[in-house]
Amino acid sequence: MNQTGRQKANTVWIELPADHFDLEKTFECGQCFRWKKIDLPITSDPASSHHGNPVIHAYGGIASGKGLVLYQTERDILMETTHQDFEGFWSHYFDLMTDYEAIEKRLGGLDPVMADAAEFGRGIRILRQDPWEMLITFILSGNNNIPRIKGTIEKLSEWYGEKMTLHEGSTVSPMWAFPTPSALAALDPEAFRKAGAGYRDRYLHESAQRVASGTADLDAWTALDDHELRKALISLPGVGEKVADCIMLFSYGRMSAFPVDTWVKRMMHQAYFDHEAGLKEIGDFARQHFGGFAGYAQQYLFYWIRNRKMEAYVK
DNA sequence: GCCCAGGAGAAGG
DNA sequence: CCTTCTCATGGG
Repeated sequence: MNQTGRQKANTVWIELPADHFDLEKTFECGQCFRWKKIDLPITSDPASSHHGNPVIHAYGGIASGKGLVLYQTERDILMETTHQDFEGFWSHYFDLMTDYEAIEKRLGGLDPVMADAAEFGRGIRILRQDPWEMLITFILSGNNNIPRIKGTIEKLSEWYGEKMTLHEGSTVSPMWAFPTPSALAALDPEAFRKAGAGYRDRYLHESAQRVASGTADLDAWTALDDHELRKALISLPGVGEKVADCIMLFSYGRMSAFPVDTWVKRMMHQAYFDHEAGLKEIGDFARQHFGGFAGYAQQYLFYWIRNRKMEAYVK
């Protein structure tokens, strides 16, 4: 790895093939809300001249208190981090051990709709995010829209999270880490409402208190099987079937989870049903049809219906 | 003004 | 088990 003069101590450039890792798709497919696109060109960006390939786009963000900037060229993903953080954290966070080509093949063999969706969404990776952050984020998501969810999360982070400088001299600096459980547990419901949480204020307040007090031990819940984990999550105020599925998929890596929201319901109905199917029927069908790959399938379908320019998909 | 947004919870069948 | 109603808030 090249060591340039302005590099921080102990950091290295990590270079990964981009054929199944697309930053824009991964960060904009609805599983996360806090990674931010950095406007190019970044004048002091060593990645631009480092490998000779122009940077297409760059993202910055914070996960579990660790800041990172990633760059995408036509062929590669680049990131500047320590070897220890890459091996011990980011590799797991970006699900780098999983063979997405095999997943695309497996899902694509099931039916032509999924074959198209998986090809269209090629490059999406399912992140393994902090369960606490996902809990708060998806409690907020109920009967809400994505721009407003982002706005509320951003306010909570700015007001109650730790300020961090990600990247000297870039437009992404500064950013704020997601607030800790104890920071949010100290708030009155009214504080959540000021951030735009609306009637979900008491759900956030009570769930934060349960996590901060240890009544709900999100880390220990990794030992539970899928059924027990879902039950534990649903015991928290503001968490129902759909939100529990999101937390299981986006932080606990439970790939049999299949969150059914209004968008996925619409997509599933167009592609797989000839009658008006309820949430439960759609979910049951999807988990049976996609099996252990249901979570990946859900993200391909969600990305498809949110980003593909066409009125409807006809069987 | 109406309708919708990555729904959950409560009430009443 | 099911269905229906309400919840706060901003944008189209």
